Amino acid sequence: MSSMKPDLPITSYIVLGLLSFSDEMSGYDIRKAAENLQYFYWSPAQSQIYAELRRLAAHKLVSSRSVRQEGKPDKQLFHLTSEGTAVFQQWLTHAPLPPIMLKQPVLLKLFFGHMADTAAMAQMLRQYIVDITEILGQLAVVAEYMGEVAENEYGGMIVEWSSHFYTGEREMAQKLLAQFEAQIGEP
Amino acid sequence: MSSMKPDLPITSYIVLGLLSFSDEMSGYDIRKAAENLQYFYWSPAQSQIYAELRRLAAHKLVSSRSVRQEGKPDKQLFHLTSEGTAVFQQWLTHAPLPPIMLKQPVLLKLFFGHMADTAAMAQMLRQYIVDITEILGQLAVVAEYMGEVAENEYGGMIVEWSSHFYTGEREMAQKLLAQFEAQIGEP
DNA sequence: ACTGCCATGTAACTAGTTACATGATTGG
DNA sequence: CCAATCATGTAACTAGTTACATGGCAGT
Repeated sequence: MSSMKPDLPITSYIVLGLLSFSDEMSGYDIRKAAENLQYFYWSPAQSQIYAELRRLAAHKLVSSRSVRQEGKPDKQLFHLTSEGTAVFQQWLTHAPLPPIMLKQPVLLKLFFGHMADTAAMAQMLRQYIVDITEILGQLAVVAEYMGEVAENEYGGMIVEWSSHFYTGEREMAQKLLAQFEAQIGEP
Repeated sequence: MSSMKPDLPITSYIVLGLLSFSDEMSGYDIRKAAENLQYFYWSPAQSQIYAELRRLAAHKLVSSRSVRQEGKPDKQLFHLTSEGTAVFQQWLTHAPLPPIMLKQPVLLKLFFGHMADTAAMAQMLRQYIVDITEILGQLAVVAEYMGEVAENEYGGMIVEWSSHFYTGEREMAQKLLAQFEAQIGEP
């Protein structure tokens, strides 16, 4: 009845969404959970999550209770209100899909490649291959986490899709690197 | 001798880099050129480019001259100073590679898929396939532009790499959609 | 002894956005 | 006549960052 639509940034929905996995979480818990998103969407800074939580509380989309603890600092546990759930589902199923966004620094630098020599570009590609390999390793760990959370129906698919992406990145880098190395070899 | 390192955001380097393709460009020109970056890195807003240009001028990395025009508003043409060129090349070849970043809204929503029904997720995938197909079409146009700029040695590779990425996205979406449709078909 | 985890929060900052304004010209 | 293009710029805003602070506990 009341409640004009708040029109929140995506980060808000991320927090609401993470809260939907269990009915009570601290800001700290949310932050940890958010780290898994970094491979296909990004992970907000800790301070941002607390700010988001304050905003959501102001909009009554989450509520909280304080828990005193011995030894550890007090914690505030948040949970979704029914309005929060409704707003989240509305976004999930009806909000227009924002455009995909990629920030691929290797392609950016390659775009300006006429200002550098091939050796430098080759070196960059080698570094990139190492970085991507590292990420692929981390993704395997995320896959395990996804398995643990029974709630997450699509976890497997998401990790598979992401892995496909990073594998593709590595392949393209390797292919281009081979070309560069051939070029350097015989000048 | 003077000049401590300015430590600029990437957007500054984008502007410097675009300026390296021809020796004089207006803010407007830069903006147009920057649009081609959106497929693999992002394209800053117009106001941001003018702000960037002011900053770079303050650092003496670009200089400008005013040109009066009849009928059209006056323009300011910018060009790289030798210091600007040096700073840019330094960044290009020696700056640490920032991590790749992906904001894939479909995967984000899928992650929270337990809060929606399969039909809604399927609909989202259909929309995504349409969007990606549109982008793939635009990329073909970019390919032509890349061909025109003789300076751009790696243009072909970049478009190929990007196309590979978007094609992969579409394939994954189609694959998952098929799964969903099979599920909906027999409940 | 030290590191890292738990747990929260603030302060200072910057990068970036949207929306608006101007105004003549060209093309359909 | 309308829309788009050229060309610049400002104002108001927001989302987001880094860095710091606190402090006890557990494990190596």
